[in-house]
Amino acid sequence: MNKNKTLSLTTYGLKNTNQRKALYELLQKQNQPVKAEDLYKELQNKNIAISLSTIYRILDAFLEKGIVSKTTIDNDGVIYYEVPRSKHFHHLICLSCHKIVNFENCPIHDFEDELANKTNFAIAYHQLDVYGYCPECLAKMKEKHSTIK
Amino acid sequence: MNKNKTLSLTTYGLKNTNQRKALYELLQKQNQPVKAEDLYKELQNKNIAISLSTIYRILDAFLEKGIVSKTTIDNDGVIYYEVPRSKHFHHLICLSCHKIVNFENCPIHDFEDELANKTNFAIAYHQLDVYGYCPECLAKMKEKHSTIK
DNA sequence: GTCCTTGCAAATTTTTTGCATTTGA
DNA sequence: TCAAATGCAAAAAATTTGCAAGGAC
Repeated sequence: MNKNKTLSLTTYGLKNTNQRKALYELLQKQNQPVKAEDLYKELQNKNIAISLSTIYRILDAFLEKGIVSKTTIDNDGVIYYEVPRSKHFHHLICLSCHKIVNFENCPIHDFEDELANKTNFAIAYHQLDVYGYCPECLAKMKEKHSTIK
Repeated sequence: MNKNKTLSLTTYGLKNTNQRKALYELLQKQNQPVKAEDLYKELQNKNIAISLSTIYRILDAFLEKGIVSKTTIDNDGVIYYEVPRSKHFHHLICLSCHKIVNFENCPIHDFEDELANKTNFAIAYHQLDVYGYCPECLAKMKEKHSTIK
């Protein structure tokens, strides 16, 4: 019925190996960014043979094609991957308790067009994270302060 | 003339150790994000005794106080630190050749206010990175494509 | 004096690489 | 066929942690 069922990575100039197909499929299913290790475990659970280094290498290939994007969360040095979608989240992160709040309304789409015109880049996606102190931590700070006084 | 010359980390509730003072001073001088290792080397060159693990611990303390912010560049898993300033750069990164172009005009300041009102976070700073293909890589891709045809 | 901070070394975590083998086009 | 992709094991890179000693307040 639908030829897309047999998914073709060759469109991107990538060989259609079992490992790549499995990884591509798995990435499509995620509804949040995942790390290489997560993908490895999930594929192991499904008894799909793949090594972790292959996952890293495939992810690099996908990144170069824009099939996936990479992100960090709270900049902790761990890299997360996801399929870029028009509907996406950004993070608001507390500097004190490291709570992460997602927000969806993204203010920079128009800006991207402007940037594309200015730089002649073909823009694929972006990452935006905002840092600050959450209401709870702010309250704690105030409390502490007034006790000292 | 200026009391600020003797800088006081105690304002932030941090003990005023030599290592902290030296690191704080050094961070102030940077005009771009630096990694822990960079800071370590620079302090060694100045014959200031400090260990790398102490640098990481101090940076963590500074992060929690909002004295520094952390960033990744092209999400390569290395963490960079800088003193947040109102004038700051964001990155436009090529997915193919990993060229990094800075841009200064930041479109989200108004948005931050809105976000603060909505979430009651006290917002300190943000990170924005845009990914795409640079004009040169785009040209190469086109060339390749037409050769195949 | 007490609690916080530091140094050192070892451990952990994440990612990359070399090389022999396998596989898709 | 043959360049490209994979697996394995080892290495590299970045960051964290335990613990004993030192230092600020």
